[in-house]
Amino acid sequence: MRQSQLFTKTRREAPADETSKNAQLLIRGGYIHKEIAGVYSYLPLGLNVIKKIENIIREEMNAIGGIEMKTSVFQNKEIWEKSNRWDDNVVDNWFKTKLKNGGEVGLSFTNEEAYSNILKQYVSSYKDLPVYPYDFKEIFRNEARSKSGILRGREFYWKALYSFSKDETEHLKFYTKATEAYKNVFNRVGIGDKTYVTYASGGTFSKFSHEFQTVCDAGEDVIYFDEENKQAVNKELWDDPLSKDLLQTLNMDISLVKQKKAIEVGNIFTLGTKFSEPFDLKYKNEKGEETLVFMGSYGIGLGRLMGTIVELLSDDNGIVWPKEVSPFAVHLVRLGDNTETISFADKLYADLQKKNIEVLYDDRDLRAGEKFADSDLIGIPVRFVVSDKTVAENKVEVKKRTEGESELMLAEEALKIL
RNA sequence: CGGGGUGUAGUGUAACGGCUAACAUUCCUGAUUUGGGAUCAGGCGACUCAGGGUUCGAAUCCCUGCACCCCGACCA
Repeated sequence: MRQSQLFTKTRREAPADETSKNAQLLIRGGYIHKEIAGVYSYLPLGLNVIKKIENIIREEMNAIGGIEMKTSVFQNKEIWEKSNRWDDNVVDNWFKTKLKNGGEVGLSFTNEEAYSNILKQYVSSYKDLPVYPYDFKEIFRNEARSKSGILRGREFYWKALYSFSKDETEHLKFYTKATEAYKNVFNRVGIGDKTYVTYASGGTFSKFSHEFQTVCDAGEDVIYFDEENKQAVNKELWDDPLSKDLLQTLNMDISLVKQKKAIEVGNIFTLGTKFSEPFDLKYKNEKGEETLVFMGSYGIGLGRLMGTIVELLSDDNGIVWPKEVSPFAVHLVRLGDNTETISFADKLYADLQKKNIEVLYDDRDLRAGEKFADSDLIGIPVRFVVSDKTVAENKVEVKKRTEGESELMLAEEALKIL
C-alpha cells in the first residue's frame, strides 16, 4: 500500500500513560489505539500483524487435524449453569448484559461450555471421534487490573482449540502433537529460542498442564528453567509442597536451573471428563456402551503474542519484526521527487505487487531523515531505498532492519532477497 | 479488590494562590532546503478530567466522583 494513503502517523513520543515497551512502540508506530485500559483497537498496520500471526496458527492447527469454526460471543446462561460457571461467586470476571426481554447473556471469557454443548449435538458414536474444532475469537474478561499494554487486556483475540477424544490414550497422542504444533508456532513468529514448554499445575485428570512461557522481563510469571534440556517449571508449581514428588519425575538438572520472569504465550490442558460429564457428552463404543468423551484445551492469545514479539524484538529505533509476522515484506522508501526517481519507484512498486510481495511504499514528499526514522520505527525487516543517487546507477539500495550496512543492487537482484 | 501515583491544546511538558495558561512537537501558510526526525517567518489549536467547596482571586488548596499508570491480591 502507498504510505500516503495510510492514515496513521508515527509519533516521536509515546503517550505518558503507557509505560510498557510493547504499547509504547506499537502506539508510536501507529499499530494500535487505546480505547480504555486493557482495550485496544488494531489499526491497519496492527491488523496486518495479527493476520500474519493468525495464519501461522491456522496452518499449524490445520496440520494436526484442527477444524476451524466460530462460536458466538454472546453466551447462553443455561449452558453455563450446567458447568456451574455462571454464578459471579464462582467466576468473577464475567461481562454480563441483559436482553430486551429481561434475559441475561454473558460475553465469552472462554469456550469449553460452548464447544461441549455444540459437540453434544453431533457426537454419538466412536466413529465420530476424535475431532479437533477451534476458533479465533474476541474474548472478554473483566480483569480487576489489566496491565502491560496488550499483554493482559480486558478484551483480547485468541485461538482456542478443543480436542474430543475417545479415551486418554487417544487424547495423549494428540496432546503430544499439539505440543509440537505450538513449538512450530513460536518458532515461526520468532520467539522460539526464548520459549519453554513449562510444567504448570494440572487438574483432576492430569498431573500437569503445559504452558508455553517466553522468557522476558515484562512477564508476570516466574519460571525455573533448564536451558540445556529446554525444560521449565512454573514457580507456582515449583513452590507447591504437594508437587515435590511430581517434580522429581522430571529429571531436571537442578544445578543448571535458572529463575526468570516469563510471559505465558500459550497453554495446553488436559480436561478429561470435567466438561463432558456436566454436558452428558457421551458416545457409544464398539460394544455399544455409553462412554464419556475425553477432552483437552489448547489456547494462544494473539494480541499477547504480538506484544511479546515487540518486547523481545526491538531496538532504540523501534520494532524489528521477524519476517513471518511483519505487516509488509518490504518497505519501499522513495527519496526525492524528480520525475525519473518517481517513475523508477512507481515501477518497482508495481513489480512487487505483480509478484504478490506485500509492500509498503513510502511515496510521501518528506525529508530522508524523517522517512528513515519512520521506517525504523515501523520495523519492516527489509528496506528498499530509491533516490536520485540510486536511479542514476539504475539500482536500488537494500538494507535489512537488523543490519547497519546497506547494499546497492539491480532491482531484479533486490527482488530475489525477498 | 487493598496500597501508591498522575490527570493542563492531537502528543510531550511548564506555570509562587495573582497580568491574555507558556514552551516544544504535530497541523496550516510562505521562503530556503533535500540521504538520518532541517532552518527561518507567520498562523490555528486548551472554559487546565467532572462536580462541589475555601478565597477578593484557583490549573495550583480542600472534598467527592471518574479515568489512567504502577505494586500487591486475583487470573477457574
